[in-house]
Amino acid sequence: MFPARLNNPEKKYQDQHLFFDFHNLSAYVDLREVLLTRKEHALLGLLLDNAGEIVRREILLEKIWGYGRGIRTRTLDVHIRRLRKKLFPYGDTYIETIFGAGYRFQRYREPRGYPNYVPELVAV
Amino acid sequence: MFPARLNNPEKKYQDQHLFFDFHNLSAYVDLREVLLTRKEHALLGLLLDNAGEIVRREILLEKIWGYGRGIRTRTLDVHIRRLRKKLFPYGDTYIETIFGAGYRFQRYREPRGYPNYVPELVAV
DNA sequence: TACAGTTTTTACAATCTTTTTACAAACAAA
DNA sequence: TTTGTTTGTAAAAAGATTGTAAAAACTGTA
Repeated sequence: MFPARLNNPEKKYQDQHLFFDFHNLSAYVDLREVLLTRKEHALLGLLLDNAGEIVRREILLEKIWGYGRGIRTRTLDVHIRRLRKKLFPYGDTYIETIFGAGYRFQRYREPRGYPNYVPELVAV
Repeated sequence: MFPARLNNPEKKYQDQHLFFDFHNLSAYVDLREVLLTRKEHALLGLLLDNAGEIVRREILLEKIWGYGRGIRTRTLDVHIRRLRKKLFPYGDTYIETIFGAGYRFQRYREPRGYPNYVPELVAV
């Protein structure tokens, strides 16, 4: 009836290690809170909206920065780098580089040999 | 039956160091009484109503000042500053700045290693 | 009006975010 | 392996937002 984006203040992404709120700058990696800047939040949000799919550089630059083709900048790469850092230690597995195309967010997939691993809750 | 706010003259906030009465301009920080002005009281009350959550600047400016978007003012910042002062020495830990978004009130949490310590649950 | 307290504005400092720069590293094609 | 292209990275520069002191404007009351 409405596009989910416009009518869903509860929109969230969640998997094994990451929690992302599309309407708040705060996210969680495991149980650690991570505050994102606005650009970081927009970028991760767009990748998450297309989780599993390649999002081309041009698309990212256009939708988040309003840049048209032919603009030469490294700002996207720098933001990707900061995001990966904040998603430590999962940054590189979550955000894949597709050389010559763009980036792709991949939902967390359990490494082999650790089937069904779930973090234990332990007092510290 | 009624929204709590409208039918609850007893509504209060309390934690380790702060006592706040939603219907009275006087509050307590530890054993010291603190008199709040009406704007200060409204501002702290709104933050407390959303304790733990980010409240955006626009929301604060709209609900307390009736300002719409695009109004350029520093009055919110000045009020935050006075509140933090009155909440000394907890002002900065209670009232967090979320850069680019707004403010967030955080309930007091006992530092680790102190008496009265209650185990936190942490993933391992 | 004068006063005392409250609130807003002003002007600038401090801090945080974003973009650019300059170069290194990784990749693809031949 | 060489060459040209793309992406990664640290650091600096530029831009935007928030913090702050002080002054001005406002509010209610006597």
